Amino acid sequence: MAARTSSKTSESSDKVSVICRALRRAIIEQALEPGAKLPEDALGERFGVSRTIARHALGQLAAEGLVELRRNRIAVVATPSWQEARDAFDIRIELERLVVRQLAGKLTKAQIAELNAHVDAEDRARGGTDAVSIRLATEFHILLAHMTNSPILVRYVSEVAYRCCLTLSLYSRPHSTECAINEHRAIISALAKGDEAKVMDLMHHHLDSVANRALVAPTPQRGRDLLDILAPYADEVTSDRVVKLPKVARRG
Amino acid sequence: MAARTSSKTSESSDKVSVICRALRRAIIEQALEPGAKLPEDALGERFGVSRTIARHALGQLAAEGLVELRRNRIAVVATPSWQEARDAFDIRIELERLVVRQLAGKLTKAQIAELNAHVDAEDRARGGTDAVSIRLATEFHILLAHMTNSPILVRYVSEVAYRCCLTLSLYSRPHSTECAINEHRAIISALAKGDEAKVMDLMHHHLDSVANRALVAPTPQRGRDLLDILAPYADEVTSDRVVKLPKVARRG
DNA sequence: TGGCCCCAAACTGCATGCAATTGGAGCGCG
DNA sequence: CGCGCTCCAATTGCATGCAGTTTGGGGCCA
Repeated sequence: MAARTSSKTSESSDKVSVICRALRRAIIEQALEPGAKLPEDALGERFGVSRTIARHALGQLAAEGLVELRRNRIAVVATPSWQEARDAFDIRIELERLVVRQLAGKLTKAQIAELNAHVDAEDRARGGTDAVSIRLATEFHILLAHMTNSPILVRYVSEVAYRCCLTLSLYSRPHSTECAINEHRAIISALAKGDEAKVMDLMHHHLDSVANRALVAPTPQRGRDLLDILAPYADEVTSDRVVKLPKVARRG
Repeated sequence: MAARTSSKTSESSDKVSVICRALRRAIIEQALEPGAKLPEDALGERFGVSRTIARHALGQLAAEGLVELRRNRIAVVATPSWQEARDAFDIRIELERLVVRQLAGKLTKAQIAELNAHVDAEDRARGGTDAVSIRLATEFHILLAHMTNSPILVRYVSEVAYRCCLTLSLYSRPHSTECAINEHRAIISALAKGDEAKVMDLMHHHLDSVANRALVAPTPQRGRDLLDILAPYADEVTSDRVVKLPKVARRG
């Protein structure tokens, strides 16, 4: 039996959704770097909508973890800590193992062709920018998730994959995408053969190696932000106005 | 080393967040059944805020999958299909295995005490309503997730657990909570002993049995809603105004 | 009785306006 | 030169208003 067919989980065409999609893409392509400010008016003006709508969109993206929203402060693109990045990859591994487990041996010829076509596109994009390569690689995984036709799984895989994308811009060394592409091909092939155990293993190691290539070393003090380092100490403080830091290394 | 300590992932105290929490709780306690209407004005009036805020809250809950939002229509509490319910449980199993894997052997005495205290509370609540038992059982799992101190994991486990709660009100037979409580105790004990493999297995079977007790039979036609049954047929129709059904069994 | 149409009420989609909060530039002082 | 203070522009939090869409019920006709 083929993996379940069709569905219309596509985001509706609200103005809100349009802005969300645009911002999501800008973020994962690193046009908007972590920490970048996202003022409501500016967004509204840029997209030709009112602040209300921009605000709502930011709320949605915050729910996805791509944007950080602090009361009375300008929204910024999320800056996950190194630990959060690692956690995201751990979760992603489990979710995507689930994806390929459900898919193994159940793909139609058309679906396999679609996957191959996508990887071909990744191949052709090797000359282009890193950002595009990363986006395409991510979309491969999301495409897989879609084929399970489980809306929930699609949502979670997408979200966590986007978050991982985000961390790449923070902690990644310039990386070679070639092996990733080969690993994608291997996964397709194992899926087609229906070798469930093998494909789960392939996916596991694929993501693990991406994570290891990307998240260079725990480097205890390499946290981008002084505030992160001090966070655990601040926990002890009961006052609401925690500690007045001298102004250093303000991002933005 | 103890599982990572503390964090402040608690939702901020916006009016929006307040409404979200209230609705979430009402939904998982089944005060609001799946399909229940949630008009913006009514919510706004009830909580003493404007429609704008109520609307924003609904947006957040929709992002969590607890509410269904269709353009120009009244928001309703989500009505997951049987398949979606099953998918949610599958995801939940993987996520919670991850939780206990991270926690095995790393809990402080205080944390173990906290877990035991919670299960004691579950025990005491056995006399009360089903809704409360279900909520407490769910909160046990979320408490575990919190102890990983991974905000992402907390978010996903919470969300998926709430979704599972939601499905219980749809497909569950009146169930005995006793075995679940015992299973919770067994999990705590295995966590304390640090038996990683065992606790992962316990969690797996615990959730699997909850799912099997809850999701009674695929019962092909027992779907609550005629529209769900007809959905695959509607896929063939190209017209936008799909099929004009005679008015039957309108929920609401 | 049963089906169809039309219209008013109900409701959502979105923009705008006002009050409250923030942060950072400018200024004075040690 | 650095530190702290004040004050104002920038920005958010939220309510309200208007226009467009959906709902559902009464009346009309068969």
